[in-house]
Amino acid sequence: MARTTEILAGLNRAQQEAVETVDGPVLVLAGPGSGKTRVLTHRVAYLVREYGVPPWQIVAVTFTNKAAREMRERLYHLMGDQFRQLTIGTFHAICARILRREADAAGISPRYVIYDRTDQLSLARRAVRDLNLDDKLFRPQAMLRRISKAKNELITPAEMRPATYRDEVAWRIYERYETLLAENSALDFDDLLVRAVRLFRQNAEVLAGYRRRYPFVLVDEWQDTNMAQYELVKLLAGERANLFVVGDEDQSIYAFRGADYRNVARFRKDFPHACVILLERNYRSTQTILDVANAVIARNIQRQPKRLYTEQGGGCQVTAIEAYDEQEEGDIIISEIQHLVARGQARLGDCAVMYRTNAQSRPIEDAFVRRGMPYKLVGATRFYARREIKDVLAYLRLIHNPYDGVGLSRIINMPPRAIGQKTVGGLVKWAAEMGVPVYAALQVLAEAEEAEESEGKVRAPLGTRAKRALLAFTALIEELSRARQGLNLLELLDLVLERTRYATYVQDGTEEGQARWENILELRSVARDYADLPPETALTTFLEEVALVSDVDDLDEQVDAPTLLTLHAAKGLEFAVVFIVGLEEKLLPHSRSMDDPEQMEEERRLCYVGVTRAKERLYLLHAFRRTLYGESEVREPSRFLADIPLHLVKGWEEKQAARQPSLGLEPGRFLGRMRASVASFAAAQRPKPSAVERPSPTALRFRTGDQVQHKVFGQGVVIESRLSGDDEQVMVAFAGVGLKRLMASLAPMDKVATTD
DNA sequence: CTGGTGACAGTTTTT
DNA sequence: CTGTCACCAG
Repeated sequence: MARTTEILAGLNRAQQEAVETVDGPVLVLAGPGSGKTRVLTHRVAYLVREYGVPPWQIVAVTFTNKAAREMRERLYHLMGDQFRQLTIGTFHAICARILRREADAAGISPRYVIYDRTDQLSLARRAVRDLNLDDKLFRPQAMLRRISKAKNELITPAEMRPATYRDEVAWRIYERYETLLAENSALDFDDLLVRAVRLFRQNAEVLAGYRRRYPFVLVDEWQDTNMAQYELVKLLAGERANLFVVGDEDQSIYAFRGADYRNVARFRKDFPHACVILLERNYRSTQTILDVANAVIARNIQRQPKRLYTEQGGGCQVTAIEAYDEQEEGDIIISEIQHLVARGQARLGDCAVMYRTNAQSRPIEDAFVRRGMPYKLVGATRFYARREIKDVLAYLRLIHNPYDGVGLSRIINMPPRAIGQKTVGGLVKWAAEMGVPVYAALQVLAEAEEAEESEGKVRAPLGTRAKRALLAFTALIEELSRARQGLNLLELLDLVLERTRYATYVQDGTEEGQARWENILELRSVARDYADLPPETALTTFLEEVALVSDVDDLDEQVDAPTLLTLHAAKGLEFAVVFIVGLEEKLLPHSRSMDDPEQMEEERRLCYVGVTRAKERLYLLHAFRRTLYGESEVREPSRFLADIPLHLVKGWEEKQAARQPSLGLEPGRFLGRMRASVASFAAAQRPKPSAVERPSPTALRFRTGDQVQHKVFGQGVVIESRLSGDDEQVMVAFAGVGLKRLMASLAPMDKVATTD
């Protein structure tokens, strides 16, 4: 636990000021790598320690679970167990909790379920169909975007002012969508924010309660807030705002999701007396890298000028390379990484490859696999989006809230139990006629059956066989619901897996089935963490947390391999060595952003975010040719490259000498040089990842770096192998497939080549 | 219920 | 060139 002096020690002047300015609103404009998390956490510790603020009066809001977790960890180090009394969480998690507690006042069911994107989509699809509209003309996806946008801006269907026919239709779909949500006792992600705002606006008493409870409000990543979030914070902070927000306009890259970097400027307007603190000193990168970043971002007009600097000196020049095509782009990266590792200048895990679009990862992955280099891919299918996980969760959701119609239709015939589309259609229609949720209709059916007077009273449009199947399903759900009381979460989950026969259904003997089963086992291990809670709260909390988390914690930190990720995913991370690929017109900046100056500024910020991830070395790559949608095309270097002063880039001085104004990097020259180095490394180096990998028992069949051939997934590289029970669990990166965890004894997989 | 087919879109996606 | 999804045949 730190003393007060320690809390301030090691902070620079600006950081100290940010920590110590306790009264009134504070806006911290924190450049990348300027220690904003540090400021945030130290301020919390300072409030408690120096100011005697009870920890439970402090709420710190983040955007991601990861950021929240990080903050908690750091605060644990600063203030010990007291950190448990702090409220730290994402906007969505905090709102979800408030809504659960204030369900009555908010006018929602305390058992509401949270719909994710997939659930939302099926609901939107239903809304479109309910209105007898063509879902080709009014694509649910597009409708959903509009709905989400409206919600982010706190516009209800009643407030929509349709200007065109399309608007009008979208508005009616929005209305229907809202009704459907209510019928399912469900809230979507946006609702969590919107409903919390509405609650605060409409219920002065509740609002006053929360203001009293949380006199100290801190918000991270302020530039990423949307209108609903801004409003929520403003309401919570109140007039005598003790509000502390940290952000950076230049790192706002989520406008497409409703984030509005203008909220930074708006804050100054809404809180004219706010203390504004600028953090420009960077603790991450070399001055050269910062100069590149400054040069790129300086061209944005809509920003407060800011200039990053470091006191740690120049560092080496950045490298700009033109590859012939995307294949060579990948090869060049690998050669360079091998080169750096061989000279001891970096470890594999220090390197990252960043791209604008996910599609770009494919050729890069291919190159990695071809060259036998392991890698980690960020952003493959998210754990909780996997089919089997969604299915199992749908059962739990249904036990929790049987009116969740999306969950119901997901699993009513999963595993197959003879309830076909026709049956479901008839059931849904019948429920609609009675004006009750689908599950309520099932219950009616069951009761009538029991009373044995079904003929006269209940006239469901269903055949006997269909009815029998539905009754069996209803009995199953009822049984599970009853069983819930006496079981802890893990036992309940196991019962679901057994009674629904989902476990046997998934384990069909195929490799894919095995993988899916392993995912379910992973879910089991998550559920185990909730096993100690009382049955009622366990399920509620579990479902809520699981709905608000996109991925389980990855242990990836431990794997020493380069990371492949989008520029968006790179935000908040740092790497010693960064490769940004595809620096080409129409890719970065993206073609879809070319005709809108606002969006162009965002592309520039995206580039800026990428550049500022690098600590020591930065490589900027583009291809002379690129194959997109099956068509090979000659490409032009990105305009962002042209903004970089020549002296910062290796080899560009010559251009300066030649007074060459344009940036057209002649392919021949750079390519030639690079090709030579590719060849020499390939020859000189039998790559030896074993030097940096962690030791593994010799009894195991696979080792990190081994190339394998899998029957289904094709070629891959072993990233990690460890003992699991008496079997060997192997993590393999497959080209175009991503990471797979396999059991050595089961997987139809052979070693093709080994590392040494 | 599975598997095949054809149409279609393909930027980013913290929750 | 892919991956996805709706739809239909067996």
